[in-house]
Amino acid sequence: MIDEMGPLCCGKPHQAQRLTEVSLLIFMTQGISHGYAMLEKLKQLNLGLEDLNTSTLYRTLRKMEANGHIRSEWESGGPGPKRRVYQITEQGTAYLKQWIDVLTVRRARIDSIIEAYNRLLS
Amino acid sequence: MIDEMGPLCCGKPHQAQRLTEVSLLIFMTQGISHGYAMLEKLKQLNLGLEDLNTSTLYRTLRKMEANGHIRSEWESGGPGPKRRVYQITEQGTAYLKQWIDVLTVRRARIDSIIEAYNRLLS
DNA sequence: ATAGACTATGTGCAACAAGCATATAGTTGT
DNA sequence: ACAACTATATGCTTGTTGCACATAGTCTAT
Repeated sequence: MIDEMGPLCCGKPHQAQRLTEVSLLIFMTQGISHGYAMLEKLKQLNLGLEDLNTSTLYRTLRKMEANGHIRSEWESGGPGPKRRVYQITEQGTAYLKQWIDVLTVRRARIDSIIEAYNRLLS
Repeated sequence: MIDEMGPLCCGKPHQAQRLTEVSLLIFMTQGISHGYAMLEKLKQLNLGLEDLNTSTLYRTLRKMEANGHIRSEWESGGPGPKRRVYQITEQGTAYLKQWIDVLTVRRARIDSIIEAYNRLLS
């Protein structure tokens, strides 16, 4: 029962914490990149995206662009298949800042739950 | 933009972190109680369940029982409408312990994201 | 040349938690 | 009788995520 708990009834882990989105925003502040490269590099960082699947990655990227948080262009030339290269927007930078505040609240909430557990049991 | 960010596109906040379930398990280690009472008391604790709605509460309770983590009985007698009183099971106690481990991992993950943000920006 | 591996992006489907609205019904106070 | 309160529950919808699959260009070894 490693990493994440299964759902209430059956099947596979379900997270829906949107950490992929935040991690990608942080990643993109480091410069322009494309999906496949992110997939590879994110496996090395310890942001919990070691086993991020391609569906989630590409779908999240497309939605982020639809919301104006990132911008993309098809890379002209270069080796291999065409790449859609992404870049964070000003709007995206502001959005990321808000997300960090949300995560701070979320962490505090987890803290108080763990604390309550240790107070009452353990 | 207080508490939680809205979804990527539109509509209302979406969390799906299952903190309700864990909080309820912790709550139930303190003794037998029924749904409505939990709703009232959880508003006072600072576990982030201040505005937990009834649908989520009762549905979660029923699912938790279906999974054997809690057990219920209809309370005989007493004032007001009948109450379904809940009690945590042994299985539920073990499950809660596992959940705390999950939350510890989750917190560490949030930590490393916030840390990465501060390292690269801020 | 061609088969297979690798690079690269994407869609269809299903699972599932959570919110809003609504349903139901007993009890208490005026 | 009527409203307010206590108490539990379901229907519908939204939105994230995972798994499987689709598509297509490029590179390498035989």
